[in-house]
Formats: sequence, structure tokens, C-alpha cells
Amino acid sequence: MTKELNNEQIARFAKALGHPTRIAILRFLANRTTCYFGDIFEELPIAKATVSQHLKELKDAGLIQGEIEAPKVKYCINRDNWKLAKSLFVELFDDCVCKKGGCCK
Amino acid sequence: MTKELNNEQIARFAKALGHPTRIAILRFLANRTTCYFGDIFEELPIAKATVSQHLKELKDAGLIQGEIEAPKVKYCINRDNWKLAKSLFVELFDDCVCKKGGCCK
DNA sequence: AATATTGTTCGTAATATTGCGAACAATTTA
DNA sequence: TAAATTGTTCGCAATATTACGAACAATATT
Repeated sequence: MTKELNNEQIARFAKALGHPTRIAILRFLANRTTCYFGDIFEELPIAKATVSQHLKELKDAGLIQGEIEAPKVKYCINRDNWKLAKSLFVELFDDCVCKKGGCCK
Repeated sequence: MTKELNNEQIARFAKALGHPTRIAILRFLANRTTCYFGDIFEELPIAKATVSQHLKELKDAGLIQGEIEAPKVKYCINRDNWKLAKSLFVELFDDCVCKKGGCCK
């Protein structure tokens, strides 16, 4: 993976994480044994359509996945991409430590 | 820090990280011993005004800081907030591991 | 003092994001 | 088959983001 693509991938993940509601959704998903849309919606003070939209963005970024369990929809964290995201962020945070002799105080 | 404020803080950091150019800027800052605006601008294929705008967003999020060294401006990663961001992301990624018996496959 | 250098700010345009209610689709239940 | 349940999609409005050139401000240099 080139550095440019790497930057694009981490930016895509970061963008998806860039809204409090979506962070809340991810935490919620992680701490439940079931995670139907209705459970998520119930937990949040926003409209159904808006929840659906946030879920779509998380899904498009690859951070979660949805599975139809008619008539409900079950959402889960996408573990593979979650791991990938974690490693990219950790790499970024470790890479961006100012070098000795640098301009940081 | 309540969970809500925590979510807002990490979302704010994530939002600032949510653009490839800003990731590139951070990596660049981390791997230089000097980091004037001109050096950053030189490295990127975009207009001066746009670079300035991205730097402003990183600064507003607290991830970098700027210091006037007339007539230049020296930019650096804000180490304290960088550490804070790292810990918040690590905590998030560790928190959001699907529990056994959860719905993740 | 005039000119050059370095970045920021302003104004503008195009596009994206956020949020909502209403309409819709798909399945389940009565 | 009719009605209920569960979510998504559509259409809209308000706001934010991204990007640029031009104008501007501040200091340094001649």
C-alpha cells in the first residue's frame, strides 16, 4: 500500500469516526450481545432516518456490517476492518512523534 | 469526563484526521526537524490558501500549534493533545471489541 | 522609504453533511 | 388477505467542507 493510499484509507476511517453519534453507535454495538437497528434507535435521541444514515456511513466506511434477520436488521462491528483501522491509527500516532531535535517543544 | 464529552472529543479529533491532506501534513510535521508553512506548502499539490485552511483546522482541533518566527510561521504537532488523542483512540478500539456471545461473527 | 517575502483572510463556487418527516418496501402476524 | 412491524429511501432545508485566486497584513531586506 502506498503512503498516499494509506493516508486515504485512514482518513476514510477517521471521517466515519468524526461524529459523536457514530462513536456512540460503535460503543453501543461493542457492548451488547444483540444489536438490532431498533435497539440502537431506542438508545439515541434522534430520528429513525438519521440513525439509518449514520449506520450507512459506518457501513460504507467498512467499520460495521448489517445483516437482515427479517423483519429486523442486525448490525455488528466489522472485525477485520476494525483491526485494520486500529493498526493504521496506532501506526499514525506512533509515526507522528516529533523527532529529537525537531521543532516541537 | 462523561462518556458524551469523551465521544465529542474523540469525534473532534477524528474529524480533523478525516482528510488525506491533513494526514499527510501530520506525517510531514513528524518527520522534519523544521516545519515552516513554506515547507508544508511546497510538499503539497494544492493552493496556499487551502494549505492554510487545513492547518487552521488541525490547530482548531488542537492537534498542532503554530508559532510566528517572522516572517515565517513554524508549525508543530501539539504533543499533549497528540498523546490525548492517541489514548482516546486506543481506548475506543479496545473498548469496541465484540464481546463473546455477541452478534459478531 | 520602497520592495520583497511569508502566510492569512476574504469572497465565492461547488459539493458534502446533517437532520427530519413522509413515503415506501419487505416481511411477519393476525 | 389485511394489518402491523421494522428499516430504508426520498425530498427538502440548513449548514459545513473543500478549494481557489486575489487582496491583505506583517515583517525583512535593499
